[in-house]
Amino acid sequence: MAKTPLPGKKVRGSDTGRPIMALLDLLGRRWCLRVLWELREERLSFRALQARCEQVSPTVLNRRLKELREAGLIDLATEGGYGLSERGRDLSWQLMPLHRFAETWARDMKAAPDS
Amino acid sequence: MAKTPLPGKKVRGSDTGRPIMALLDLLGRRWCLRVLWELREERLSFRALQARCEQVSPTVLNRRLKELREAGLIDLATEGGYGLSERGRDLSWQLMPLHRFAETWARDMKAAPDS
DNA sequence: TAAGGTGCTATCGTTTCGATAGCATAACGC
DNA sequence: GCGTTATGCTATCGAAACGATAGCACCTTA
Repeated sequence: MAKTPLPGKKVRGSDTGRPIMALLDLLGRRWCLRVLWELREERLSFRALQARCEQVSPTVLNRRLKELREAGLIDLATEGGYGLSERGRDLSWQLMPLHRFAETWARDMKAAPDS
Repeated sequence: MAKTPLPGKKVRGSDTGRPIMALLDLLGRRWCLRVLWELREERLSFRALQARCEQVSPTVLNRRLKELREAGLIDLATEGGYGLSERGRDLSWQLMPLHRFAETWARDMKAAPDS
């Protein structure tokens, strides 16, 4: 299994250890951004999270959750399941503007599909 | 070949057409975030871009570039190669904080690898 | 003790990615 | 003309990641 990209280590696509590269590798894996998005305002159990992500296969979901835990962005509590850590909440806030962007993007694409 | 995720259409992991879902699908593909990152302050030719991305295979790079063009985030000029469109620059600005986050993330991970 | 919840794993077929080689075109110097 | 160097891009094929399904071990609740 592929190793979790962490700052200071070689990651897929960069062996310099630059933090931004580790982050881009981590976030650029399937379902990763989506998981952070779904956890943005509430803790969710494994199965609830799976349901939110259109029944993503547990294999991949568990892999992403493991990576995100190793990256210190989420944690697993005995009560309430998975949720953002303090660090994860920071990141989540940085991603919030994406929602606004997506909305105007959608409007623009509708108005001018090829521009 | 997989279709480019666009707002208003079914995408991988969501068939509601919600713009944010299309965006998360698009950005969550390998090298996509990295490409936007490398183009953040200058236009780059196909091969220059490839070099910046640790010699990513032209197959995938071209696929990502095609998707990003269809999404209206980048464009290709006869002079200067690939660069961010106005919309792409907007998005790029939204992603800038990631760099700062990555740096503090790196410091935290170094101080407390498991927390 | 049976039912339903939890997190998680094994298997295996499909899709995506990655590495290499190469094509078509154009611009230059000679 | 010719050769060199650049451009964007494609074909092929093996490797890696993903996806769908079934099911396990554990706990709580009825």
